[in-house]
Amino acid sequence: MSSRPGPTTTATSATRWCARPRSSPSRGGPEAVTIRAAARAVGVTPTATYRHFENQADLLAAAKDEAMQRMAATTLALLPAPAAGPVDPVAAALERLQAAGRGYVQFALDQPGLFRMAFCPVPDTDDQPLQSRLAASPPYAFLASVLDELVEVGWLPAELRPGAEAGPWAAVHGLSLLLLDGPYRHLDAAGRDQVVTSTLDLVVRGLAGTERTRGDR
Amino acid sequence: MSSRPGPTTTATSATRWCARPRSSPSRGGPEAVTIRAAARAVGVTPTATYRHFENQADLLAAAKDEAMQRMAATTLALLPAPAAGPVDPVAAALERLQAAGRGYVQFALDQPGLFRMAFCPVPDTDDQPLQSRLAASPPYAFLASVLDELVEVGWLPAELRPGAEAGPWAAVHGLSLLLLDGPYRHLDAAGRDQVVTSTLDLVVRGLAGTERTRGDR
DNA sequence: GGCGTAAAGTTAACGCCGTGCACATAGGAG
DNA sequence: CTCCTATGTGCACGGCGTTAACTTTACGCC
Repeated sequence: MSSRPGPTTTATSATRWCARPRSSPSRGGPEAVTIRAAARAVGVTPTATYRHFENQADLLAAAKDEAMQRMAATTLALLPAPAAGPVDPVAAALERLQAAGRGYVQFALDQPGLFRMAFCPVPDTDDQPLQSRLAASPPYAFLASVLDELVEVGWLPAELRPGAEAGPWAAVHGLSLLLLDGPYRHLDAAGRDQVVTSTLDLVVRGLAGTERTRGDR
Repeated sequence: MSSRPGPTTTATSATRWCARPRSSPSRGGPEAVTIRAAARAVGVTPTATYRHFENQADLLAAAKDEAMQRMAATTLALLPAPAAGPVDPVAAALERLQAAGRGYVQFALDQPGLFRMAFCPVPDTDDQPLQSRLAASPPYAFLASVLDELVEVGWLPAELRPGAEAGPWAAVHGLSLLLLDGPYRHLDAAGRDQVVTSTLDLVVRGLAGTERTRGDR
C-alpha cells in the first residue's frame, strides 16, 4: 500500500498497517477511515500515522485500492463454475456476463462499506494515462474479456464492440447505488431481484444490437 | 424544508435557512453541509441550528431534498423544445429520452456537489411506502412518462413496460458516477460524449426489445 | 399596559477529528 | 562508538457535532 511521495513508506512497515481489517467489514464507508482510527487499529498514537501516509487523503486512497481489490476477489469468486460438457458458447458467455452483474450488485448490498470505499471520490494523486487506469479497474477488465468473447463467438456485432464496456458497467454500477442509497433501498429481496433481472436483460438486449430506432413495428 | 419531529420548525423561519445557497453551488458535496457552516451562512451561532434541525442528519436530508429539486428543474429546463410541425412521435419520444439522459449526466458533471448531495446516503428518517418514494424522485417520474409514451405510440413492447424504469435510470446514473469519481473521470469532452452516446444507444436498443439471447445470427 | 409563554439565539463545555512541531528512541552502517 | 534514518510520542491548535443552561424576542391574553 503505497503512501505516495513524502513519507516514503517501506514495504515491510506498510503491511503492518494494511494487513488488518480497515474498520468494520460491512458497515463503515469512507467516512470511517480516519487518521486516528487507523492509529488506534494498530495501537499507536495518531501522529505516527503520518510516518506512513502523507495525510488523510493518502490513507483514503490506500483503503480505496484495497477495497477495490477485495471487491474484485469476492465477485470473481461468486462466478459460476463452467458447466461440464459441451455447451453453447454464446449462452455460456452471456451467463457469465449476467452472473458478474449479479455478483457486482450483491457485493454492493452485502458490503456497502467496502463498495462505497472502492468508489469513493478521492483527490486524485495518480497521474496514470487513461487506459492503464481503466485496466487497473477489475470490473472493467472482466467485462472487457467477456465482451471480447462475445465478439469471438460471433454474437456481439464487432462494430458495437469499441467502448461497449461503458453501458453495461454503468447500468450495473448505477443499479447498485440506487439499491444502496437511492429510491430502491428498502426493496425486499424479490423486488431487488426483479430490478436486477430487468436491468441485466436490458443490457443483454442492448448488446444484441438491433437497430429499429424509428417507428417500424 | 421540514425538520422532522423535535424542533418543530415553523414554516416562516425555515425559509430563512433554506432560501440561501447551501455552501458553494458546484463544489461542496454532502461533506460541506455542516451544522456550523449552516449557522455561519445565516449569521448565527452553531447551536441555534438545533432550533431548526434535529441534528446534522436532518440538515443533510433537507439539503438533499433541495438538491434533488434543483437537479430536476435544471435537467428539465435543458430538454429540447418540441419541434414545430408534424414529426414521428416515436422519434420525438426517443429524442426526449436521450436528451433527458444527456441532461442528467451533464448536471452531474456541471454541479458535482449538488449531484452528490441529491444522492447522498442519509440515515433514512422517512417511512413512506415504496411507490410514493419513487414518484417523489423527479428523474423516475419523467422517465416513467416517456416510457408510457413509447408504449402508447406502439414502439416499446407493452410486456417490457413493467419495471422498465430501472435499467435506463441505472445506466445513466451509474455513468454519471463513473464519469464523476470513477475510472472515467479525466476523460476529455469527446471521450465523455462517446461513452454517453454509447450508453444511451445501448439503452435504446435494449428497450427496443429484440430477443436473440442464443446464438442465432 | 402588564404578563406569561413559546420560539429563537447565546455562552460554555465535552470529546472527536486532521494536522504541525519538537523531541525521543531504536537499530543498522560506517 | 557515532551518526543517520525510520518510527513513534507529547503537546497544541482549530474545526466539528452535540449537550445543558441561560437570555432575549415576539405575541396573545387579561
